Amino acid sequence: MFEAERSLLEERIASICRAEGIPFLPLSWRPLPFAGEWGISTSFFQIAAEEARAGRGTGKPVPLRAQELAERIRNQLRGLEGISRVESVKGYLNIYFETGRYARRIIQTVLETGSEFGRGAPKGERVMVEYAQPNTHHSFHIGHYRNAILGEVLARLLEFAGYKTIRASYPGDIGLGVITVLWIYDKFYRGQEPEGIHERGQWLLKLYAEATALLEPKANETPEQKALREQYEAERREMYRKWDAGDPYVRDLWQRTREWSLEELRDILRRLDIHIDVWFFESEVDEPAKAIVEELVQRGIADDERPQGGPVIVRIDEKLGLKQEKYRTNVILRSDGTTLYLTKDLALAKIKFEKYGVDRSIYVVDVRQSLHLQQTFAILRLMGFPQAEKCYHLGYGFVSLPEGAMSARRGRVVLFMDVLEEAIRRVLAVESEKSPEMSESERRRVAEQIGLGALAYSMLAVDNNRDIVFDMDAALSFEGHTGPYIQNAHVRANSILKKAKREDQWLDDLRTVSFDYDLTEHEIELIEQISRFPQAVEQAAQEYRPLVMAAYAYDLANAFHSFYHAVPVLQAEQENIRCARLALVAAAKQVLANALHLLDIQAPEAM
RNA sequence: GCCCCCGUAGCUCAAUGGAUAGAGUAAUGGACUUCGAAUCCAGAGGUUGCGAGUUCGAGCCUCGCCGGGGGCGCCA
Repeated sequence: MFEAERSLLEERIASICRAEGIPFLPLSWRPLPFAGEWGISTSFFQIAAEEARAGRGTGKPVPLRAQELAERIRNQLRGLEGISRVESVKGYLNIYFETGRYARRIIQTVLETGSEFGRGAPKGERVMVEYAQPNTHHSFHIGHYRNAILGEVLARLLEFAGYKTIRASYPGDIGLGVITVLWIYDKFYRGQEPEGIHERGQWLLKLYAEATALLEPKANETPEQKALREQYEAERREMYRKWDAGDPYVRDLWQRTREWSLEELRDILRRLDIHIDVWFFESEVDEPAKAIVEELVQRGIADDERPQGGPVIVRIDEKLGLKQEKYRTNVILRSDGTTLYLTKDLALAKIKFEKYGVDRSIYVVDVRQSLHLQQTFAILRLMGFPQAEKCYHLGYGFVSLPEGAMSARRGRVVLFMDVLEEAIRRVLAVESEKSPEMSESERRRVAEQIGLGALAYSMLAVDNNRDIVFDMDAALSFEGHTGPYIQNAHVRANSILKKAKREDQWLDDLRTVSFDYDLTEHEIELIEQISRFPQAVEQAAQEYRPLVMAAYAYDLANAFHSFYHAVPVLQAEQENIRCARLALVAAAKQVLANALHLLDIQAPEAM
């Protein structure tokens, strides 16, 4: 927020160094680490170390010399506008802001720019985020949810940081798993169709688990059982063959049941406020994938072993000229002529680059697929796509259950809708005692916002690369380091403002608000947190880490809650202080809302 | 055999190479006649898995161990 001041300061220090014959290195600035005091600091260890290396040192230990330098600089930094004091401590140069002046600037900027506060300058790059890739003919479970919320928040962060952002979903709508469901449906459940979007989607998952049980070899099975199982297996293979050949009956069955899953997916995404721009389907990239195989063979990138009855492969390390194995060798076309996951991803990448003009491509995919994606990117490099350098796999740890990994095959999954229902139930139990005056429909609406807030935050507050063992009580906690904690700060801010508005039109007085009184440390802490928002946005986007924003939002809420308890606003005795604090509360509410929005968490007015 | 991730307070997790490693939670004590207690305040809780190295400075970088998880040519 204060880049201009910072670079001005840095220039002053650079010129002092020049005048004194001290080597100058670019300084790194950080916020003061002291609570309740606002300013920035830098250190002189690097310059002192540089002096020593260059043989121009004083022979003193680096820390001592750094302190000496800090003192010398401090002594010459006089008459800085907007700076209340400068101190040198342990090699650090601490610069304290004149709080009144900066507070006013921050608060006014926030109130004038509103929901735009923190938005980065346009970056001139088009980025596509691919996430929400559940398979059809299954049901959306809590692992899919982590993927969806992570991808969505990343997309929001990138967009807000200034990238042109395209959201892409890539459902797996074909494959052996899908065919398995078609087979059992056609064999035992033909014509049946449960009522309700989610009931239907979840029913397909049940069919899948049931089919898997029928098709799996069992220990000590009788000859009759074995024969039956093999017959089922033959039927399933036949169904896949028919699908591949475009058999109208199978295709129609596929289309219909596929739509059940997609309807459920669309409904869940709608509830999560996720709006996908581009839908890719695995079934649609099958043909382009086959074309790519031929292209790679033609260009000598792939080795064709079909004449020997084998597959088409790419010896990636060899083609890249690597001596150590890294990407290994991969099959891109089965010996029966069908494509694989990797092949389809190549085709999809080509479409992203060529049809959608994507400069930067992010894949939000389970970390277990890391090697496959690295192989994909490597082959894209071999193919000569410059964007391959800007393909990035945002891998995340998978979500498991206390009893072990989730398994669709065994039907051992935690469904997202079940968690959401439980979340709402729990919030309602709290709400009915906290907000008895709220209407029934309003209460239900807010309960969903709070429940989803808790769930989203529990996913986002853990770094991407960590696995999560899903624990219902932890995920749906409403106290402490949680989503509702942040939402509650927003609600409390709103509550003060609502009361204030009845009494006067403080908004009109905004231009005359000033912070020229003695601010409490709680106010300073809150203002400082507010001022950090733009940088948090930038950092989270650059590092592709929603966690950075999640942590920021908590810190901001924490500063607000403390302020709220310690500092009277409406009860402030002096009119000018009351006005300033109201403006501060309004700004805090705005930034809380902005941060929550980036986290795909609703900011309710009451809860 | 090779590669990737993780190891920090009892538990769950933070910490752009920088000042005294921080939160939540559990346990303890305190604050509702007050702008909403889904909150706040206080104390307690640590050999950052082990050992070297680089650096003025390492939880963070490098190497080696130990422990846990994941991946490795016709699954996705």
